Amino acid sequence: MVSSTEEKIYEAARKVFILKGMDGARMQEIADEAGMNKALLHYYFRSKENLFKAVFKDIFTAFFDKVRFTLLSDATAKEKLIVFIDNYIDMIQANPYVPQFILNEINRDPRVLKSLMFDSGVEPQKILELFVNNPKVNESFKADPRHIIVSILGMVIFPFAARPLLQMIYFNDDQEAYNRFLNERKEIVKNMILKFIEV
Amino acid sequence: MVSSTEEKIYEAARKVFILKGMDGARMQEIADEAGMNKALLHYYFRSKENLFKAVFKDIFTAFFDKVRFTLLSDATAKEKLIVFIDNYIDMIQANPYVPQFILNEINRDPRVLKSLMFDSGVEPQKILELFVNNPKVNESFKADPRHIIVSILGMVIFPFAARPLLQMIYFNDDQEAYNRFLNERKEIVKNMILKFIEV
DNA sequence: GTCTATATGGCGATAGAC
DNA sequence: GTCTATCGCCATATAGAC
Repeated sequence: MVSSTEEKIYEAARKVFILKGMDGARMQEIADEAGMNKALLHYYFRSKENLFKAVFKDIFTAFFDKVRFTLLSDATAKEKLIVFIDNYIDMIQANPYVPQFILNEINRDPRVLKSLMFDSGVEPQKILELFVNNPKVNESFKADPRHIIVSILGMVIFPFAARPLLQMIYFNDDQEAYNRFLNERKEIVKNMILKFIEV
Repeated sequence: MVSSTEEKIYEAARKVFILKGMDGARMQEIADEAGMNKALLHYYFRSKENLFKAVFKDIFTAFFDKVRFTLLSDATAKEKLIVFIDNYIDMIQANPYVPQFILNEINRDPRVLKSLMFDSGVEPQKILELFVNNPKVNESFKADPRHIIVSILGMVIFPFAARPLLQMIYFNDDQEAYNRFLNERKEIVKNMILKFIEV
């Protein structure tokens, strides 16, 4: 696989930032991971903050679009939720550290979030309208549909974000057992949500 | 209110660490918050890491005990869950930044977690037994009861941990509206869980 | 473009006066 | 016990040779 120096830096930064966060990451560690000198990082990205923003923007946008895409399709509300839960868990299993990384950074510096929303042209009001005042959605849900989405996200993301703790106290630190537990969650979450929204 | 220098440091450290995390916090900022000089922090706690551990241990233990206490009572499984959800949301509303702080730190350095469990004398195996192989619990739940607990924790904690993002995209950054949303969650989560566990 | 060497600043930690 | 002054290190960032 051939990749430019800039791409190597970007990939290394992605790896390190996701694991250590903005505050915990070191430019030296990213340079080591990329197999080159520290100075090159500044040559291509000028500052640590720039590099971080480039990485965070892509990671955040990918996760965010996943949510948005599911909600924009013209499937029924129920179908949307099922597809969403399956896809989202698949995606997190492929990138298990990403949710905690995003949670950490949006709390560390919410300004980054605002500029991201602005740059990407996403209009919060539009997203809101996908739920509220949407007859197709409202007829399926008794509760404010935002509660449904937040419940799903919480049930799906939390077992990954709190893994070190949960694995230790509820699974005797057995990695394999915890992986099996994670695999079961698709069905659990789907059952829970469907049982709740069917009146 | 009178409080010793050591207590002032501890309280200031608690405030700053919860907001900035171990990596983001600065000893100078803690000193400012406590209204004294940086050197005093080292006089009383010797190092930043020591100070952090003192704070983290207490915060973690308080949250952890809350879970354990609810589970240890001899109420029925259903009663336990209801009390737990109410109490836990109350506690988080009083300390909204704590869950994200704990999540962040257990991922940053899981070793801290292990030494905490060791010091506190908590036996993970015992906690496990509160759920599995407990007839009183098993008769109430179809699913592995750990899925129930993880689902509750996720549904309760996530809206606080992801507040900056959720408030922006689903509530047009309206703080008051988001507070109302948080207040509604007790009933939502209880309904969801009860509907799921009643066969 | 890529490297070595170095500047610059900030942070944790300590020395020492009071 | 509490302060000021400062050490020593480490991290980001830059200068300059190749």
